[in-house]
Amino acid sequence: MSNVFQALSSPVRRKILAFLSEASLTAGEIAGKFEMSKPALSKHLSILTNAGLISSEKKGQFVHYCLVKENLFASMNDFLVDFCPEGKPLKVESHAIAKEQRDME
Amino acid sequence: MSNVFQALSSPVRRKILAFLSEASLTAGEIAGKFEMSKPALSKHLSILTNAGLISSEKKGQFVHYCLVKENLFASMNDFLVDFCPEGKPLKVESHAIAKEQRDME
DNA sequence: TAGTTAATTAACTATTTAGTTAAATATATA
DNA sequence: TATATATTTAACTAAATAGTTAATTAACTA
Repeated sequence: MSNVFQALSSPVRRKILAFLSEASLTAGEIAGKFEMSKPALSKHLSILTNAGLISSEKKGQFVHYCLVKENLFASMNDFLVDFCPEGKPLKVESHAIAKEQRDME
Repeated sequence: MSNVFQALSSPVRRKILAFLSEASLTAGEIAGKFEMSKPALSKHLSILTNAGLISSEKKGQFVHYCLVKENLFASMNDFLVDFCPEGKPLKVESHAIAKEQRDME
């Protein structure tokens, strides 16, 4: 859990996740989207991997990275659930989480 | 947004939020729950305040802090929504975010 | 085999973060 | 008024973070 929020605290890493939510990419392709060295990106990728938010597969000389969406959602859920009072579960749709929550008060 | 995840990246600060989700507390009461100096706690409180996750009100010599639950949920929602494909909105209940998301794949 | 490309690891540096103690501020009370 | 209490701010230090370049590893290709 701590790993996950630590991983999400970086704008660069959140941007990596956003890219991967659209398509799987190789390490080099990801690095190409940032103005930063490949080793720096590689470190970000390893932090996201340790948090369980992405996974990788080596194909030849390339390493393909993809988002592990279920872990992202499971982590956020595990965290948010503690803020939902008993008998008043989250019951939301799409963009509406915040609004519904506001209406609960 | 970056403020929020930065704020949430600390276990101490997440614990503060958890305490405040049960009841509003003064700065001193919060500090009493941690083995850490009051100035250290004060800094954590100001980080959470800047992120919009808590608010405070001075009553006499005490400062009462409370959770701003709607901002917590709104922030999480704004983030997660980008990972929900169009036409496949989040539609979840209570502990089920992760599971529902898994079933979508 | 030699050379090239993709990616990671190692070694290092600058900056940020998280804590400390001491000082300051503001309110309450004897 | 003087003193005590609650909280924050200031000044500082140790540790963690995020980046750099150079070196290494692994796989492809001429």
